[in-house]
Amino acid sequence: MVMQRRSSAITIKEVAAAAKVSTATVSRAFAGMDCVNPQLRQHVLGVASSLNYQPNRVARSLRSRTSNTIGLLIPDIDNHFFTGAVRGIESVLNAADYTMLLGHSNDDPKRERNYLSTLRAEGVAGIIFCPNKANHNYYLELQRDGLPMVCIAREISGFEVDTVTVANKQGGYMATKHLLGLGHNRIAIITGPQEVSNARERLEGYRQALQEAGIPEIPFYIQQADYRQQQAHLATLKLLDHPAPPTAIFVTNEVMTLGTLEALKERQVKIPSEMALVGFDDPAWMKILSPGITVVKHPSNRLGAQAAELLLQNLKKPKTGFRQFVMETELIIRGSCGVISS
Amino acid sequence: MVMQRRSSAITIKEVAAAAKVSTATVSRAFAGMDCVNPQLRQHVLGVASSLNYQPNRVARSLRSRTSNTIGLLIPDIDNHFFTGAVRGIESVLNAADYTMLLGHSNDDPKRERNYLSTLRAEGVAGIIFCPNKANHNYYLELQRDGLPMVCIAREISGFEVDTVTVANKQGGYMATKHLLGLGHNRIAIITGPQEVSNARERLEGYRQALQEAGIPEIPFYIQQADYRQQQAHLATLKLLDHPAPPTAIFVTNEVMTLGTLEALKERQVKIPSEMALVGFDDPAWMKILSPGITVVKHPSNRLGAQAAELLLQNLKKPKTGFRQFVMETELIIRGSCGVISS
DNA sequence: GTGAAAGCGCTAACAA
DNA sequence: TTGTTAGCGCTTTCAC
Repeated sequence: MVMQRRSSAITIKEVAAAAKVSTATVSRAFAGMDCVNPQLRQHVLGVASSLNYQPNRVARSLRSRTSNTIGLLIPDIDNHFFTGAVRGIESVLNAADYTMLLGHSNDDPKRERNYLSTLRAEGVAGIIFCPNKANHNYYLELQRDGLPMVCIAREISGFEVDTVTVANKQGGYMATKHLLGLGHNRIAIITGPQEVSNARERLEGYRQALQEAGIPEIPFYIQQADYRQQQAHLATLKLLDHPAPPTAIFVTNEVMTLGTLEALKERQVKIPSEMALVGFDDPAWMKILSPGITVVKHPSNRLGAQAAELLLQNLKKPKTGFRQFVMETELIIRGSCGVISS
Repeated sequence: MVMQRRSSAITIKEVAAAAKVSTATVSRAFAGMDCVNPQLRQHVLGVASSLNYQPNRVARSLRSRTSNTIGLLIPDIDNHFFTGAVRGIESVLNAADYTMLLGHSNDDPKRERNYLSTLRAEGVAGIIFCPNKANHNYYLELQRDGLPMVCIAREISGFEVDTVTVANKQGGYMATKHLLGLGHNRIAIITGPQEVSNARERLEGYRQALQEAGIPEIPFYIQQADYRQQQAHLATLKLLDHPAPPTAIFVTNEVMTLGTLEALKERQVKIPSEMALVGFDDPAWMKILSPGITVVKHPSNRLGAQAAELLLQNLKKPKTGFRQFVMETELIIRGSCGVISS
């Protein structure tokens, strides 16, 4: 394979020569070390900028065994929640002069592992990712190696790491409580995969609300799905076909809400008169439907920013213990449950 | 700033020692060079894998002046079109053992330039991006430096580079023609920023369709916007407030369609009876509205894949001239123009 | 406060 | 076919 070779950029050597100092001094000037004479520093920086010099990050990374790149791994780039998190992460990282290396795994453990190993080989300073139970052991290995990491959105038991999640249980609770408050007592839920912590927690919230209201759980109303559109579509159809269909459905993520809406439309079920609906997550399209969809909103941006900040802190000082942040959720009431006709 | 130092991973030296060969042989075995004895290669690879060796990409990149990372810069990560392209790019890149470094610029030239310069300092093998007129000179500089690149979605005049775009004019033409065919003759368009080629082309398609139909252009019906939600919202309101409002609106991207729908909902304008609508780009939510939105669909996935393939080719052989690919668009007819009641 | 020199892990001449 | 050796551009001891 013939590789193209780029015309070489300006190096530290040339800057040193032009400024009549050693490369060490140039390096120090750029690192902002205070052991270098302020005047000299100005001079060096001036020469460097006039030469259009930009330190080679690859060389720096090799020598110093650190880099300004962090790895980011998300399960789904088409999920508003994750792109929101990416934005939050990126804004913090950018401000700190870090770059991110982004991959998405489609929640496929093999792909994820692959990516993780590549990221490590790339010498990233740390990683932010959404853990998958199947790779638990690999995470531990990376952790033992001292790779700084922060997990977002999910947690897996037995893996002690800095984590930023969402108040999922609270969200599930609020959604269900809201429906109960409107008089619904046949409330179904379409859950995510139960090996994922946030899916379990959202379900827990639902259960707690029902229990507090003294409403017995109907197993059939708890439809297990996988956070994807198609299974939610199917689950909705099943619910509709039941002899005693629910009067309300709580769909536990954005993409599945699409599937449920699709099924409802297909069967011409009116919202909210024939079916009330609460979603989870709040992409822009939720409010332009008629009626707008009532949702549990979680601050993906802030979650991402928080995760990035945690990671940056981890890069600076050796870790002691691990921290867990939980972002609050919020119920955005629109017309899909019959309160407001919008 | 105290940087954390990772416990060093296995290096080529240790593999060489364990396999009782030189580092060069290990390197060659990994590079798949056929000058190495097949048996020896097997042996080396075996030892390496038993040691859990993974070549350090940073060192490789520094030494060989090439890398397996490519940079990707998009204007908006919340735009379905770009995330689709990212997926397409990533799948091709992954298969070729490349990683991508993703940034998004918010279409801010300064941020874009910043990113570009970081990517270069990171030693990426090439870049895929969506060019912005304001950075024209910088692109030329990068090109002169020999950095392989491919542009997607837009083109800027005077910048000769491999490009993959969409048949925007055709799309605009089809959309307008479709509306004309249904008897509409007061058709408005909400355009993107005219300094962006695809926005100009979509408008051209609209114009051509009107012209062919012998319908004179009404300047007020051509609302200039910026591809963002808010301006589309405003533009829609303006159109509605006009003494002779249009009977149909062609909104030229996904995000603006959201803005238009929002405005229409706010004013309680019925689709399609009081206003017909055609959008551009086809995220999942377009079809779950009632009625579903008729759109011009463009294959963002394939566009991305094509771009990635072009780039990979550029990495292999020195370039001669430049190539331009144009992906076909397709009209997806739903109920928003009054043909099908869905 | 500054410079000289070693070396990060790898690849690529050049030798053998 | 394989090994030896130099060096990619930078940071970082260790001298001065």
